[in-house]
Amino acid sequence: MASIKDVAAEAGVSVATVSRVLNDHPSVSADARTRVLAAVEALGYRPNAVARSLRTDQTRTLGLVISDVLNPYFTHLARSVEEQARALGYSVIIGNADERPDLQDHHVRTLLDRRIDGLLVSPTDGGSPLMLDAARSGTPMVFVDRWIAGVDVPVVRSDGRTAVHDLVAHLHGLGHRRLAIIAGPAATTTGRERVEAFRQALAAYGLPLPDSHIGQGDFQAESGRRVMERFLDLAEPPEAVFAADNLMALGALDAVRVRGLRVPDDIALAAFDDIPWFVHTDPPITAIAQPTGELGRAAVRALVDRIEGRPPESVTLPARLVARRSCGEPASAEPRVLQKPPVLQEATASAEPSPATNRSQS
Amino acid sequence: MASIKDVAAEAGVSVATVSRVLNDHPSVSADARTRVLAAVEALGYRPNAVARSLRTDQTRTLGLVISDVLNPYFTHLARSVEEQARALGYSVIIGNADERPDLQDHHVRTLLDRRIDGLLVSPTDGGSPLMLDAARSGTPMVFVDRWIAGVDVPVVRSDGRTAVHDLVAHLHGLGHRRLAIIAGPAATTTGRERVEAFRQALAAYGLPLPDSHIGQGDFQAESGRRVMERFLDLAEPPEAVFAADNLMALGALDAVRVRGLRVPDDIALAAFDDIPWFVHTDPPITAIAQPTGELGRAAVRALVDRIEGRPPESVTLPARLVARRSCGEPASAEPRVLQKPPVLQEATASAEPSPATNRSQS
DNA sequence: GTCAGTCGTGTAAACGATTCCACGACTCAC
DNA sequence: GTGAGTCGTGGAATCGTTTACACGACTGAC
Repeated sequence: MASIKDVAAEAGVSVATVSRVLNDHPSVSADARTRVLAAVEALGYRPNAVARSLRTDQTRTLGLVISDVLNPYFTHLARSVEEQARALGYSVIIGNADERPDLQDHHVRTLLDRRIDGLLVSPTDGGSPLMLDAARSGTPMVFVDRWIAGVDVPVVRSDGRTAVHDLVAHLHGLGHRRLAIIAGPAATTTGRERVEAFRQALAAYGLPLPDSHIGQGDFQAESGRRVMERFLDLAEPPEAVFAADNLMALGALDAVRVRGLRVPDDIALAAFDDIPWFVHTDPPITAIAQPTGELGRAAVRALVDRIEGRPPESVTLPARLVARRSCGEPASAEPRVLQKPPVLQEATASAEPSPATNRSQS
Repeated sequence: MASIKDVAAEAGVSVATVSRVLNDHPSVSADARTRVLAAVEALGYRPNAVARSLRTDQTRTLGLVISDVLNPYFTHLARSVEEQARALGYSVIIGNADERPDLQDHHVRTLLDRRIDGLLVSPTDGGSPLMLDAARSGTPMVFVDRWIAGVDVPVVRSDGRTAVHDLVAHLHGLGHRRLAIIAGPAATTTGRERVEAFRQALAAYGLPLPDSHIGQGDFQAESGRRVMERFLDLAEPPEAVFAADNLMALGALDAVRVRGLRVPDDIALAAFDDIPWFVHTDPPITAIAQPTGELGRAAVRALVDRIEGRPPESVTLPARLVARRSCGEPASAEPRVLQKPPVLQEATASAEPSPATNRSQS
């Protein structure tokens, strides 16, 4: 593969001049510039990013470590991150932790070894020594969706409290009193927060949340199935179940179906994180929708601000309830979305709140 | 960040010795080794992968350019690719082409600039000059799922012909005679092949496939919706529609629903590519399932073989029909999968054909 | 005609690793 | 005791860039 030396020889100039042309440095004559460009063309030369990175100490690359690629929420997030990064001239390397702290560490280590310019993380746990070290030692870093307390890292996330309250109001309005939750891992902020928000909302209606109605899941489908089975085995099973993410909701739906029961007739179901498929499940599933695309874009903006020396901004955006039929309402049609079902709007992010609003600084 | 020089100074040896310890080269004394290891520990030293790559001319990184990350099929593929690559000591950088040739080229170029060791591609089109150049100039490359004719690059894919034949038999058995297809882009092999297989299978039953019953889609949901609308507007709409991928099936389902019609009562629907959500849609969707995980793993094995100087092997694995209720059968339960619904099995790939079988060399 | 300033260019030193080669200190066979 | 071989080590070149610095050729003011 042709190097800058070959180009220099072909153009009859020094490598310094070639480099200057490539980085369009002003002080190079028009003549030299055209000769270099011709040589570049002739040889099909492409600069070696590895060498360039070594010299300049920057890779123009962002690392993104997410908890689970198979979760459509994170896939969507990853896509918007890549899009925004590309717009700002950065590449993204994705590491999939699969909700496993050891895998998460593996990816963080690999990304750090590659000297990425900054790291976007949605932590799977409370923070390994490695991650804490990275944060404290000044690696540009931003948490997205989930975060770790006690480190000085901006957080871009959505606040589901209001939406969870709306959900409980919705369930209460439909006559459900015995409510249960399939929780995420307590080591994650989203795992804890969603339970907490649910508990507070229930309290506002004078409803209890006994321990038997808090099932411990791990954000994966299999755990949703397991917890739902336990709920159904109870002497007095819950009337409505709230799954803290979409995969556990899917598992829960499996469990209900295997028993030959029906949603919402036998048991109501709702989920955190709305995804296009929820419109088409049997029945369509009531969910809390995050402004996923905007979350990804805001996270990249914050990280790039940090990398380029501007003060990064923490961002919190609101989530909203999308009521469908899985909790029992004789729904007329798809709510809120009048023109087209969400599936197609998700792709263009037009259904999301406007970027300019709902910011809060921290 | 500490460099190898700092470690050498700390340990009181030369950088050469440090390097030897790091790459566990045999000729280094036990004493020197422990001193170096202690210094590495003390300084929290991690080798700079950028510098290492420049020197050794290898990055131990694979590029994966896929057509659309939002498509669960490709997400699953990407995950299995990363898993297998990690097992073989490689990292993976994913580029999402979003079915856009220009974006695909962008990613190929970026990956090449980074001097990845090899490229896994599921081409969005018939092959841009850039991609053809890369293939011909000897970049280790393997096509997965889709391929480009006329270049000497191994292909790892699945053959859906038998499954498509089974599908047509299934539809015919249910009494459907007017069949239609929502095709993928003719520029892709999968786009063409699926139409071709469908046409041949119809011919075997003496059924016609008029042009009005071939809708041109682009593998995205919106196109599925559009084509389905056209089908429904026909004087004599088809009785059954086969979507060439899962996203177009989703769009088609939208279109049917918006008209207030029902699947399968008013129109039957089947899709290429099975995904966990199809079990829970209303109705559950009949689909052709590829051995996605094994495809990803085989592709990585082939690419790494090529990179490390062994002769790479093209692989073709069979796809299979998974009949559900969307074509009209009064299905008793989930077919073939008796213990658990596919959603949980997908994650562990246990439902896939064994890796050892069904190979074909090319 | 001299001198200061500009402009375009080239030389060479980094960046952080790997690896070839040379060399000194041994061991061991004769 | 000498010579050959082994072993551990360090010096230095190298990978492909960027960039500080020096320098020669101009220009233009005095």
